[in-house]
Amino acid sequence: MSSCSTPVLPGSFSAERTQKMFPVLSNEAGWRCQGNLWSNLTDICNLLKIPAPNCSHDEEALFQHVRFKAGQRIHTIGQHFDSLFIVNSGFLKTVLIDEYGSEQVLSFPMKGDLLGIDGIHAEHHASEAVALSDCDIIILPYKTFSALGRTYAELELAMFSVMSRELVREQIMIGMLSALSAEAKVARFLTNLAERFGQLGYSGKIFNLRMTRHEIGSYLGLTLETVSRTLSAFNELGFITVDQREIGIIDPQALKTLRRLPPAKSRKKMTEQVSERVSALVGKNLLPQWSKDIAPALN
Amino acid sequence: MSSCSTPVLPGSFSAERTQKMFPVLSNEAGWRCQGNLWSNLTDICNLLKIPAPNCSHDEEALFQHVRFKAGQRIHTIGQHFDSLFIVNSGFLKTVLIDEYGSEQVLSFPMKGDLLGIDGIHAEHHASEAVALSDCDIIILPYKTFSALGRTYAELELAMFSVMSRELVREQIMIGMLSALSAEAKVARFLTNLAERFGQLGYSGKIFNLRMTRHEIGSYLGLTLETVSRTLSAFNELGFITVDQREIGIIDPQALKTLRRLPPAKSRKKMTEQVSERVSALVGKNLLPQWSKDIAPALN
DNA sequence: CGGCGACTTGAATACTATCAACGTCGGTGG
DNA sequence: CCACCGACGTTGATAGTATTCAAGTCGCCG
Repeated sequence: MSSCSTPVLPGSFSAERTQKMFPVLSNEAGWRCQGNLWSNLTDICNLLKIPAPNCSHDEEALFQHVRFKAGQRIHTIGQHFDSLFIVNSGFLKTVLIDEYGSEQVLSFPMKGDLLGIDGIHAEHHASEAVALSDCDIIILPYKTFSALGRTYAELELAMFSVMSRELVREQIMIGMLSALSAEAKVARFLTNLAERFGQLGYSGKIFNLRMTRHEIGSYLGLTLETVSRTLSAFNELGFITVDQREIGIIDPQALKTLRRLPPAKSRKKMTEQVSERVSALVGKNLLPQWSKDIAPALN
Repeated sequence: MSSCSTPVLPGSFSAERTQKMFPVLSNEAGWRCQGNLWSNLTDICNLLKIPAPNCSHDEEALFQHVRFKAGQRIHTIGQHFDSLFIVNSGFLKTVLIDEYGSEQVLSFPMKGDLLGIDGIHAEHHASEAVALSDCDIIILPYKTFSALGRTYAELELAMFSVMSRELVREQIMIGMLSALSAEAKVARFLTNLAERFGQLGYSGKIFNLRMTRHEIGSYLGLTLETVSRTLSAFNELGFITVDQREIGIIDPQALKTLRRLPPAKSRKKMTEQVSERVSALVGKNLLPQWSKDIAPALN
């Protein structure tokens, strides 16, 4: 059958969970709270990397943590919007479901990322957030949070700033989707991921992909086969190592400088002083013939 | 379910107010000051279609109008961020410039749209807004506006709501870019445009494109030739009429239901009971062979 | 072990980009 | 006035990239 159908969740209780989430009032009741972790406003501002308002009454605003197992949904499409979510640990994906039921991956949030902004407008979530690993999520009731925004001016500004940053991120995503070749998309994806891992204190050189090739492809507007082929090509070129989901970044510069087709006639003047790495790649139809002219990183 | 339209405030005077916004000169809500037109907070909320806080001190917050001629830039990339902008009349495009200087069109704002949100985060604009026609733009100094948000809670919430809506719009754009065929992209583009024109009181059946084929292509992730070919194909199919930039929508339903490739094996079972319109299109390689199976609008 | 999902790789096809030629429209200057 | 030009648009031929279809491998779990 078509592999585009929605993935089957491994969680045995996910079905009942989904049902429970649609009723408006069920949120907190539906989530199991293993471990009674709470965060105050300062913790949250640190997580989001925004300046914390110095208020002496941290105790007045406490926000609950909830744990999710891999495969569980933090929120689903159409669910009534009550709260924003901050990722304290773990890895997730957010997806849109089109009219035929196939997934469109929008982002891969991790620690410090804010989820659920899309629900503010219509008071219903427009996308769905799924845990790719076990996750610890902080619940930010929207009413509470916007009230705090009115109390602390910096917080309101910071919230605008975070939303603005998300907007810019998506704009860049749009530019990338419509202007880059498959190789460039995958290269940028790896570069971004490495950078984010690095910022979180993990290794930016060796890391595990938490998502399938299919999810990467959906995110980048490619098929899983194209993603797989491109990773293999980068591997043979010596840019990266690939062992299932473990990626090793060997030549970050090559990944960063790999770009898309120039508009015009660079292909006439292909010189013979071509690095073997490029030749090999071109031979496999994995890069266009004139790549040699625009891949300075390959020398 | 969720109503897509934002709630319109039932102000008793809203009808005449809306009318007065079309003429350049205005009487009650337009304030002449330094030879320019000014608007108060209520005007702005009406333009943005958000509930206006009822404050008796409208005079305290006045926002200046500025006129731009076609081709002028409202803001440029890298420019320091001071203000948001609201389109009072006219048509614009917002673009990103990539590292090689080529444009990526992000949106085509028109009356009632908010510009400049992308500048909040880094305090510099990430994109550039260009007038496609003569425009009347309202300047919203960010400091003033966010201060007002703290005074009027509804305004703060409305601002979050508008930003959330923009985010959702861009998410849907991402889904469209990476999942739809060229024909479906163009069809949706026309449908959306028709809908927006209709909401503004213009005809949704006949309208003028304010942008070039190149700009449409950039917006949709296509080349100008593909856009042109697709418009010609829709024309021959009887979906639309095309006369340079004047588009007439003849079969809105056909445009709405035209979609992308189904994942699986629909092409084996192509029946012979095919409408001639589809056959003609397939013959020109303008629609995939199996279109007949998924284009119910063609009967 | 068997089965399933994820992944890889190959071959053929289909879609869109590219290149090129031509047509149209509006403005400008000889 | 007309010739010319440049920007925009259309259409055709060709090429190239990414998808689709099709095996086959690997690792994991019941």
